[in-house]
Amino acid sequence: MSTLENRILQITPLPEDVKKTFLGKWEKWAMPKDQFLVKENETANYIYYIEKGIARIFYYKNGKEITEWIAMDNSFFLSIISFFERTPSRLQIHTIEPSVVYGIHYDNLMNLCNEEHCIERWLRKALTGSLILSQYRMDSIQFESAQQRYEKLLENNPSIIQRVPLSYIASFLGITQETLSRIRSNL
Amino acid sequence: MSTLENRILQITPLPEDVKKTFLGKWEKWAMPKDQFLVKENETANYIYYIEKGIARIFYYKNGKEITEWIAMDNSFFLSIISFFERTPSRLQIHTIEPSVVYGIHYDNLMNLCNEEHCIERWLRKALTGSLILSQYRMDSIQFESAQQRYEKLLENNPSIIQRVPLSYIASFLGITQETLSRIRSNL
DNA sequence: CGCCGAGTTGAACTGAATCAAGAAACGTGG
DNA sequence: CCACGTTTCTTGATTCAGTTCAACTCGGCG
Repeated sequence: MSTLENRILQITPLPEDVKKTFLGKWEKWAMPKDQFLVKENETANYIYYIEKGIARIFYYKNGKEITEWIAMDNSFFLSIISFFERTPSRLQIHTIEPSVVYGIHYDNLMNLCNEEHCIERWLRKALTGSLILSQYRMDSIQFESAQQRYEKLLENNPSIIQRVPLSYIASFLGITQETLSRIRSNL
Repeated sequence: MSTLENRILQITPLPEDVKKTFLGKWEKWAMPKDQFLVKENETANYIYYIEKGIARIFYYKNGKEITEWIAMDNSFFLSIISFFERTPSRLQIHTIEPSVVYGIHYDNLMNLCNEEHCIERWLRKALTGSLILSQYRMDSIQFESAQQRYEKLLENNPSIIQRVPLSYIASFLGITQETLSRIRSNL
C-alpha cells in the first residue's frame, strides 16, 4: 500500500472500487529542487501530496516574502483560495529539496465528488481537518511568544531545522531571522 | 423565503424536496440577552445561524477571556473543534443581545449528509468558505497593525461599535481595550 | 584564495501590553 | 427624577518582545 493510499484512507475509509478510481486520478511527479508547483497569478489546479522532500508555500506581502507553510512528511498541501475559488493564486509553491509529489486535478476531483458521494465526504472531512488545524494555528500566532512557537515546532518536527533554511523557518513562525537566531542561542 | 433559507441556498442550490427536509431540521429559538448556547466543557451539538441579535464566541487563555468571533447579520457560527471532533468545548458561546437563533443538531446534519449527497456537498462548500475566511483572518492578525484591523472592521461592520462593548471588540481584534481606546481617539 | 550566501550579534527603535488612576455612562432603588 | 454604585471607557507612565538596520563571522566552493 502506497503512503498516499494510506494517508487518504486515514481521512475516511473508501469502498474498494471507488478507492481504485480515486487513486488512479492522482498523477505522480519526481521533481528537482527549486521547481515551482504553483506560480503567482496562475490558477492553482491541483491538490498535492508530498511523499518525499519538502515544498514551501509562500507569498509576497509589502514586498516581503512570507512563508505560509512548509510541507513535508506525507502531507497534503495546496493554494486553498486559488484552488477552490478558481482565481489567480497569490501564493506560490516550490520544492526546496528534490521531491516526489502527487497531485489530483481540480476537474478530476470535482467530477469524482459529483459521481461518488463518498469522495465528496472524503473532501468534506479533509477540509474539516484543515479548518481545525487552522484554528489552532491562529491561536498560536496570536497568543504564543516567538520562543514558544519555535519550541513547539522543534517538538513536532525536529528534522525541519536540518533541512530548511533558517530564514524560511523564521518567516513561517511569523518572526524575523534575527529573532529566531537569538532564540536559538538562548537555549 | 426566510433569511436562513436564503443564506443556505447562497452556499449552494438544493433540490426542492431536499431543501424542505433540510430546513425542517433547523430548530428556532428566541433568546434573551446573556444566554449560553455552548458552555465550557460541554460538547457542542449544533451549528447555529443568527437571524437577529448578536452572539459572541470566546474562550479562556491563561485566565483571560479571548473573544474569538462575534456573530451577527444572518451568519452561521459554531464551536468548530467541539462540534466536528465530538469533544468537550473550550469555546463558549453566548448572546449579548436578545437574539433569534436557529440551530441544526449534529446527528441530524450527519444523517442528512449520509442520505443526501447534495447536503454533503453543501457542508463541504460551507467548510471551504470558512477555511478561506480563516486564511484571510490569519494573514490579517499576523501582518496588519491594530489600527488597520480596526479600520477594516469599521468598514465591514460599522454597526458593531454601537452594539458590542469595547472590551469584546478589542479582544476580537487581538489587542487590549486600552490600545483600542487610543486608536479611536486618534481618528 | 577570496567571494558569497547563511547565520549571528549589537544598538536603537517601536507598537502594543501592563499597571494604575480617573472620567463618563448606565441602571436601579429610593 | 435624582443619587449612588457599578460597569465601561479613557488617559498616562512604564516596560517589553520583537523589528530594523548595520556590521560581522563562518563554512563552502569556484
